[in-house]
Amino acid sequence: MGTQTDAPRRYHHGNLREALLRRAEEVLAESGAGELSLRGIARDVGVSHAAPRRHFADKQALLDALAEDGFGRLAVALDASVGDDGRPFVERLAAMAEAYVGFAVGHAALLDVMFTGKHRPGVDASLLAAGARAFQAPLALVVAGQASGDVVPGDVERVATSAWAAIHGLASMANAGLLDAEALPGIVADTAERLVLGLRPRG
Amino acid sequence: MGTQTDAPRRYHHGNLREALLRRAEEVLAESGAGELSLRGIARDVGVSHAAPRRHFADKQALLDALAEDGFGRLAVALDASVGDDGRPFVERLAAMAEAYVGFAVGHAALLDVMFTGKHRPGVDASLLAAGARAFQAPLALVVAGQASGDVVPGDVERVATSAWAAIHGLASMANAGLLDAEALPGIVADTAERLVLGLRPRG
DNA sequence: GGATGATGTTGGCGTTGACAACTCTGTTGT
DNA sequence: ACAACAGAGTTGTCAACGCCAACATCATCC
Repeated sequence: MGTQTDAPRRYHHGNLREALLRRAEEVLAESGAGELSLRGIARDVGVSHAAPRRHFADKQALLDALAEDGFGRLAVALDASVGDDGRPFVERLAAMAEAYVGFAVGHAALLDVMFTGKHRPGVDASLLAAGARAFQAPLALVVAGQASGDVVPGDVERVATSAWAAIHGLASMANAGLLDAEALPGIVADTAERLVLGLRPRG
Repeated sequence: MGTQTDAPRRYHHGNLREALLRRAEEVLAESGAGELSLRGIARDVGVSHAAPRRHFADKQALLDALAEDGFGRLAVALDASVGDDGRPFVERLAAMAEAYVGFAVGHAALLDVMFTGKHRPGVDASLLAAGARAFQAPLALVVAGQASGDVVPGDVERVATSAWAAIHGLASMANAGLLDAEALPGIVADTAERLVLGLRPRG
């Protein structure tokens, strides 16, 4: 269903860009990326089919904007989840894993948009930055873990990547419908636990 | 570029279904799923735009067929990689992880097709079966690991899922361009190694 | 050797993304 | 005050696509 108000249609919408993004994300959440059409959201917002072009050069530009926004919100969610430094490493990692997977299943289609075509030639720099920013959270967690002796020393980026892949994999598989939604929380907890064991310094 | 031969165009192609699938996969590999169009591959194969309809009810049906085929080849690759029971668990897991990630980066767009919409209502049963069949390999590996005492006991499916998510996550991230292609082999090896530690029975 | 069903073909409908040319409107400079 | 301007939206058009219906061709089996 559309979202346009019956308000007196002014010629200038006033905040079309934001309105389009909002509606686009609704469509994404309701019907998936396949159903998203520029003309469709233009209709829903109550504007002509060519109006979006003023704000997004092409469809991909809109998707990129959605992705960037998504990474921003993901970063916030991850930062919020991990809590302060005082908590034990195990707990912090479990909390962050839960937050990540939670975001993923809560915004399945958006996650797809976020993770497809980042390597596309000529991606917007701000999108890449937003992605990097989101991945700062797990990175910081690994740094803290190394400092507290909970994580094997070594190249932080590498350790963090390897570790976070486990969580991302869970998210990705859940997203694809391969994981029983009901069993998911338990599996996430299990994975986090085993991750801690795998990351522990030897000896 | 098209692929049609200049052979004497017979009215009946003879093996159109296979030809379409082959060409579709080429397009997938060369240009990604976004560029794949039924009319396009029909052209390339040298057949009218409506001919594919005789073999695939709609575009999704063709994608499903591609996915099913992909799962089949993935299963073969995984089965081949792990080697016989005699090899140490660590080696077998590392080999399989490498094979999985190798397949993923070697068929990035195909992997996307394989893992999107499996939970779509009304998916073909044979596609689901093919997917399950591919995931039989890691499952069997976990079973063997439990038998040899390398893997913590417990619900096989659950342990295997949690473990394989780590590998799938790597594949997914590499696929999305988040992992340096050059550093990838090392990261895969690292991850496999830490996975073994995490899976090891306690005590 | 003619009916029949599988396989391709032509033609067409509705939708989409992209583009060009035009119009409306708020601002700015004089 | 008001003309010029630039930003924002509009209409109109095009090529491509997915899907569908109606028709054509061919191979096979009584």
